[in-house]
Amino acid sequence: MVVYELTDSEVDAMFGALADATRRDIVDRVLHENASVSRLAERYDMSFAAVQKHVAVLQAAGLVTKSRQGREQIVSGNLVSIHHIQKLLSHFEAVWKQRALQMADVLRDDATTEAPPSPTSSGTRADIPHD
Amino acid sequence: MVVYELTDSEVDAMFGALADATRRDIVDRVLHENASVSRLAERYDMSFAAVQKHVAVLQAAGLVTKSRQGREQIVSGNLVSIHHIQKLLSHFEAVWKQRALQMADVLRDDATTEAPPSPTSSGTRADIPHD
DNA sequence: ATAATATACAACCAAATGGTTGTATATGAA
DNA sequence: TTCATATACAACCATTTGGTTGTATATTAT
Repeated sequence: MVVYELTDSEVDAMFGALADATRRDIVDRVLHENASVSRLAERYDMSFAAVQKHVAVLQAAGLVTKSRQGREQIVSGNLVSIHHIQKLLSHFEAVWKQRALQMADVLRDDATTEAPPSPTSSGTRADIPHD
Repeated sequence: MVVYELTDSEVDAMFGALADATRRDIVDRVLHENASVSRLAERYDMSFAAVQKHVAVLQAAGLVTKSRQGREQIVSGNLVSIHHIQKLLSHFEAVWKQRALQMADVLRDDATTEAPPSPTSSGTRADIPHD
């Protein structure tokens, strides 16, 4: 329901996991369709072990899950965590928009001496995103 | 307009920059109101140089900008890039939702032998997010 | 001119990251 | 049992990262 049950280090892990093109591609792939680790590995110009590590990073971040199926490990995408991050960024956006409104209202932006909250359009504060 | 004018390494930089709690906090702060580097540094339990480095990482990722104002460097948040990332994650979400629809349609998910696109609800494909 | 403030930047260090190769284990097929 | 496949995992290496301290430069105040 609420987004902010994530600890800092959990969020660190999520963003960190997405900070690599190979891993983003893996997420994209397994969101489209599940794939075994070796199937994934075929696609990239690096060792199997390297891909294995990437998957491990994604798994540790909770972005994908693995499940045994015969002698393969099937990797699948985890929407929930992706949704979490997206909401977090929505929060950033909301903050910015809120501020843009304030600037339009007050019509000055002196950096250090910026106006305190003083919501002219009161109650519009977009603090924390819920679902 | 279109989101995908970002190179892989640019996206790497953005996610990488957000993969640190201090830096996320800085972004949050400067989205609320601009602040000089030293003003930011006061808030964190680390050296000025460390905070300076964090700001540099954010700047390199395009998430914040700096502008001289007297003897201070004023840091401010950059919405555009944040919007970019958010859209990128929206794309991931869209892919997932699309797939969820397919699963609901086809009612099987054999991992390797998954059904090819075959959009029963044709034209609903949520490929690339535009603005 | 001198001092204080705000920043820049270099050098250094420990730990994490992204890659490699090599070896071991588990499962399925013959 | 034996062989091939899929994965796990350890050891190693170069580079990056997040922090430190120290020094230099630019701007404002006295």
